[in-house]
Amino acid sequence: MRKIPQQQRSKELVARLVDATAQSIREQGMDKFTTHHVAELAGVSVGSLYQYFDSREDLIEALLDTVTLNLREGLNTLVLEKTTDLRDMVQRSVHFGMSFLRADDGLAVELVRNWYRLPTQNVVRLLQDTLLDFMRMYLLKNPLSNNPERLQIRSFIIANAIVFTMIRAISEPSPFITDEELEIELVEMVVSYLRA
Amino acid sequence: MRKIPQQQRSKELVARLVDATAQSIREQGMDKFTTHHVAELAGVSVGSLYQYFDSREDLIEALLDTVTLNLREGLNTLVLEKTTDLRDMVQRSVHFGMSFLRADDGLAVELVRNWYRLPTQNVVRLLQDTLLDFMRMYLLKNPLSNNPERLQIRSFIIANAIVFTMIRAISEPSPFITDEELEIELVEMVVSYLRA
DNA sequence: TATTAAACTGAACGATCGTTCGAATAACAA
DNA sequence: TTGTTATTCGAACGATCGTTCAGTTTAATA
Repeated sequence: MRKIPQQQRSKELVARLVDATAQSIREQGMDKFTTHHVAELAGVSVGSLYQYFDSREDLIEALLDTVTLNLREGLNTLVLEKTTDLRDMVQRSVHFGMSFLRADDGLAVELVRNWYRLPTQNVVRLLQDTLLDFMRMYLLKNPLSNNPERLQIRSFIIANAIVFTMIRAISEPSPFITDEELEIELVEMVVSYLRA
Repeated sequence: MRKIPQQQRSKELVARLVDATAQSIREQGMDKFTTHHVAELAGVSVGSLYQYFDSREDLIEALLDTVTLNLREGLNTLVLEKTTDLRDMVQRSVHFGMSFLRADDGLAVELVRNWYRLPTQNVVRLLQDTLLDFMRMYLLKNPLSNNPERLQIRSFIIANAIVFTMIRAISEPSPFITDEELEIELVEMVVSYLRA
């Protein structure tokens, strides 16, 4: 961010610009996301945009920060719902993931689709760390036959398998799976994997 | 393809252009892939390119056709190696997938990363159909407790979980998993899922 | 060899888009 | 009110890139 907004109106403008960024990406996709379009959506000129954001990428980063915040909050409330049943825990997690992807008219879907060309490291790390904590916490109470060294690998696999399979299913033009079915199957896969 | 190459040199040119397309995408990624660059790599002018390809997208489609062909051949030889052991079958499939992604200096990786903005339907369908056949064939000999109706859903989940987890692992800047470890864990996940 | 068709060339066009900057306007302070 | 600072504006710049086309070169044909 190039200049720090001081007056009330400019602070609101910054918020509006981030909102417009979300709206643009949501409705037109990352490829058609332009600074001109964002400025138009926010009802200001491009010049104003560049007063508070260094670049197009800077806008996206700001959006990702808010998304990360959302995700963190969601995960926190998820962690609070403690349970000792593995399947129950997995079920909640999977359902949370699906809800998160479905929220905001699929904004997150478009962001995940473009993971490899966005600064998504923070989001990914947050997700994996939470999952790792989840698994560690559970294993403390219910020692399975799992090799603790493999926890990191397994959380990586599970997180990516879940998220990207959901993304693919959601992106299907003529869906042959309902969200519920998908969730059930994903839970089945994860639970049987962890019990193996 | 706008004009059909008749002389030998123009046929070679078309082949060279597809090769150059692969090279460009491999080395610079989809985002920096330009017609000018492809023409330069092929050692011709942009004008010549447009004699045989209608558009930039047409080039990519041609490349995807060759990739699909490669994949089909690989899958065919894979299917030939018959086995009655589920784990063995899955292990071969997973290993084949990893090899395919690692081949050609990661060309397939870059293509899969961009699945949602490429005409990848053929490739995806081929992959899923093969996997579905695989599973049906196996279930004929070894009736599991699986619900046959769920075969399609499960093959979708397994295919996507495997491919995208591999892509994510390969794309990791500082890999914390070896290819072998990843394959082992993926096999574990799939096998336990199918036996559940 | 002369004629015709195929292949190739590359400068140029037009559209898009990120970014800049000097001028205009609004808020604030003295 | 007057000077100062913050904010906004939007035309314009420059770079990129897909695509075209009139002209040239090369190969096939008669």
